[in-house]
Amino acid sequence: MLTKFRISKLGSYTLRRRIYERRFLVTNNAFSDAEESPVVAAESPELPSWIKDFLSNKPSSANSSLDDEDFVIPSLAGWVESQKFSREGVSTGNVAKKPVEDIDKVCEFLNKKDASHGDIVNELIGCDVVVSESLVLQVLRRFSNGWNQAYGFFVWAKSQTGYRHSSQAYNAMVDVLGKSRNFELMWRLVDEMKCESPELVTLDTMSKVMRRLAKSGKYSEAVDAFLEMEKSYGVRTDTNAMNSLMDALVKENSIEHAHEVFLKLFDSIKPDARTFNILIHGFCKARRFDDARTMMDLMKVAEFAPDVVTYTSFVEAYCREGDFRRVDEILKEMRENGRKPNVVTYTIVMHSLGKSRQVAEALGVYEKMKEDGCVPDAKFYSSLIHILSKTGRFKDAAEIFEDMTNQGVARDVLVYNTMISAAVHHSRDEMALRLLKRMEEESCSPNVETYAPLLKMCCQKKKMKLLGVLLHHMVKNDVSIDVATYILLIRGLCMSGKVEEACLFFEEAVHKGMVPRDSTCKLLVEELEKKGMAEAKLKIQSLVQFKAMPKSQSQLRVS
DNA sequence: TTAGGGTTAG
Repeated sequence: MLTKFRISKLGSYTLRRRIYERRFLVTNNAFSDAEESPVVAAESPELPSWIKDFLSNKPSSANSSLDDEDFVIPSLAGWVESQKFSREGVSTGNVAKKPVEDIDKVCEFLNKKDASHGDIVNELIGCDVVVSESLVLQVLRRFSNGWNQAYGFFVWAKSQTGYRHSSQAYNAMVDVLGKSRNFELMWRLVDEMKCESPELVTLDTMSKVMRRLAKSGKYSEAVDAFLEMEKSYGVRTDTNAMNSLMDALVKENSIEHAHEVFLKLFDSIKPDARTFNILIHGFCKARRFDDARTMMDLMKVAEFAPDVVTYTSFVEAYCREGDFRRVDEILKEMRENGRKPNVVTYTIVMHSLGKSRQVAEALGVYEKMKEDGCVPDAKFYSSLIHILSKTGRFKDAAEIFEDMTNQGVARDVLVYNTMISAAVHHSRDEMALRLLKRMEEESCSPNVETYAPLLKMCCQKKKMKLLGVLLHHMVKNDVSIDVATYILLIRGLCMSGKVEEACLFFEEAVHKGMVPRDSTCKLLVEELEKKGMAEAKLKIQSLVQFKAMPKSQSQLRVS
C-alpha cells in the first residue's frame, strides 16, 4: 500500500542523491506523505490520458479538453509511484538539442558531489563525451545558477582536443560568473579571452560585464569597465557602446550614474535619439519628471525629435502614479506632434487601468486600439489575460488565450506563464499542467517563471511527487533553479510543515553559492526550533555562517 | 535590453 513513499523514488533528481549520499536529516519517515490521499493513489490506476502523455512524452491525445477539471491531482502521485517513474519519463523530446545521452552523462558528473570546480575538472576526465559548442551552451544554460559546476565543465571542455570555445560560449560563461557575483574570476576569464584571441572580446562580452556589475550595485565599476574597454580589450567606445552602458545603469536603478556618464562623455561621444530616450526613461522611472522634461528639451536642441518611445516613457510614469489625467495630456501632446501611440503605449495604459481596477476603461483601451488599426501582439495579450484573470474573469481570459492564434499572434513564453499563473490562481491545477505540456507541443521553451506558480502550488498543497516531477521537468528543459525559486520552495515547504524538505533545498542553495534572504533563514530556523529539531537547526545555522563569509569561501573554491 | 509582465506574505 502506498501509505508512505519516499521522494527518493522519484529518480534522478538531486534529492535522491542528497538523501542517500549525504544522509542529511534522514529518518525513515522524513518524507512521509500521508496527506497525499493514499487511498486515491492506490485505487486510481486510470489517469486522464493527458497526464500519461505528459509523463511519457507521447504526443498528446486529441481528447484533451480544457474544461475537464474533475481530476484530482493526488492520483498523479500514486500513478507516478506505481509506474516507477524514471528520468526518461519526462524528457522533452526537443530534437534541436544535443542527444539526451551526452548532456545527461555530463550532468551525472557535475552532480556527483559538492566539489570545487577544480575537483569537477578532475572528475570529468573520466567522462567520454565529445564536446561541441551546442553542448557547452546547453550545460551553461542548465547550470546558469551553479557557477561552480558550469565553470568546472567549461575548463574541462577547453582542454578537450579538437575543441575551442566560441565567443558565444565565453560570453555565456562570463555571464554566469557575473550572475553569481564572481567578479574576480569573471575578469580573469575576460583576460583569458583576450589572450586566446583578441577578437573574442566584443561589445557583447562587455555589455554582459557592465550589466552584471550594475546589477550588483557596482555602478562605478561598470562605468570604469566601459572607459577602459577600448584600451584593454580593443572594444570601441562608440555611441552604441555608451548606450549599452547607460541602459545597464538605468535598468539597474542608477539614473544618477547614467546622467553623469552622459555629461562626462558629451563632448567625446555623440549621443543619439536612443541615448536621450534611455535617460528620459531613467528619469521617469525615478519619478523625476522635471529632469525628464529637461532632457526632452535637450533632445530637441540636439535635433532629435521626441518619438513614440520618448512619450511612452512619460505615459508609463504617469500611469504608475495613477495620474490618468496626465496620461491623457501626454497622449494629446503626442498626437499634436504627429506621433501615434503604438501597441506598447496601449499595453501600458490598459495594464495600468486594469491594475487600478478600472476594468471597463481598460477594455475600452483595447477597443480604441483596434479602432486605431493598431495590432495587438503577444505581450499585449499577456497583459489582457492577466487583467481578466485578476478580476475574476478567468473564462474570458482562457478564451482570449485560445483565440489569439486565430488573430495571427503566436503564444510565447510570457503568455503561457501568465495563463499558467492564472490557472493556478483559480485552482485549475490540472489545466495549468496541461498548459505546461502544450508549451512543448508549440515548441515554446519554459523558463524559471513558468514553473514558479506550479511549484508554489505543490508546496501549498503538499504535492511532493508532483513537485519532483516538475523539478525534473525543469532540468530536462535546461531551466536552472535560481535563488528566487529556492526561496519560494524553502518558504513554501516551511509553511506546509515540510521542514525536512525545506532543509534539503536550503542546503542545496547554499552549496550552489546562493544566499537565501535573512528572513528565509530565520523562518527555517524558527520552524526547526518549533519542531524540536535541534541537530538540524545547528546544521542550518552553521550553513548560514558559512555563507556569511562568501569571500573566503569563493577564494577557497577559486584556488 | 530604447518604451510594455509579476508573485514576497503578513
